[in-house]
Amino acid sequence: MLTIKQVAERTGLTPYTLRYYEKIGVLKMQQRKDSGARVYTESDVKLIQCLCGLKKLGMSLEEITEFFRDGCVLEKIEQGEDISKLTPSLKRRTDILTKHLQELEKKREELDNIIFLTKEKLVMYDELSQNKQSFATRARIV
Amino acid sequence: MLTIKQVAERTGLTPYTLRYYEKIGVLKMQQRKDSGARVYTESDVKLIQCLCGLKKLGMSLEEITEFFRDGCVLEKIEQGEDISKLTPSLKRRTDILTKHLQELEKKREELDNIIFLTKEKLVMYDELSQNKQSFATRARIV
DNA sequence: TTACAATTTAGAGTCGACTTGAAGTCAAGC
DNA sequence: GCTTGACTTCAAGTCGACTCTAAATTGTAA
Repeated sequence: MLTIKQVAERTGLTPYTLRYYEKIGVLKMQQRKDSGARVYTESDVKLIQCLCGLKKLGMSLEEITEFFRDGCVLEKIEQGEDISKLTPSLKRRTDILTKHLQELEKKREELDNIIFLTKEKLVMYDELSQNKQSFATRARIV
Repeated sequence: MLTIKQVAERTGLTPYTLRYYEKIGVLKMQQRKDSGARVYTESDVKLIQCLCGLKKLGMSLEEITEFFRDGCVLEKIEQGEDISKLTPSLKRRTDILTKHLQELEKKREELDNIIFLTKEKLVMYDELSQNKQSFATRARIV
């Protein structure tokens, strides 16, 4: 049983961020102390660490919310739940990851093109400053 | 001599955006009609089109402001200014582009890594849903 | 002449993902 | 009993890049 500060330290997030994630529905903590203070389990920490992993994959909090809609799958397996029962959850997650992967690969293509265009522009300015001022070059420079 | 609306049409920006760019100092238009309305030249349009090109390269408005600090180089060449006098301007621009290119290539490396990690995660969920639940796999799944 | 379109300005609103501030509650130590 | 520190909530502020609103002014056509 951990406090918000301990979870923040373990995950590299701040308590502010953890509360914010709960507010927008990415995390849904149910347990509270009598005082109202949040109580976290080791499962929660694992889930939050996975969340951080997904963030590093460039997923938005909206995508991540959808990804974790049905909570911590590993916890359910450990509690003896049959994997066949979890198949829909797992399928949804692979679907989200697949879709995200496609977006990433599209982004890479765009980035490759941008890099090509930047190099092209660089060549133009280089040529101009070396006085090789062909019309073709000058026409595209401002 | 063009109006803001005409320039917006030619460049694909909106009049709002053009005024905004002027407000934050990316563009510095000096000419005005007696009524106070902005007046744009063909040179201005070329510069704004180049600005849009730099945006497509992923440059921030801050970087672009610095890039265009000394206005329209082509215009100066057309007005007969010696290229040797423009060398500092051109060098500054190639420097900015080179720095930007380095950032882009770093971004591509990061993206490649993210794609690799996403594929890895995808494999883990796939294996789990196919019931090949090795400990190594389960340990990294939530 | 009056209506309408296009422009101007300052300032506010939008997005996502936090980040912080203010004010209040609660448990532990002196 | 009182202070300190950690927690709570709600609301507001931040960032970059727009996007829009409102109110005023100018230019043009019927």
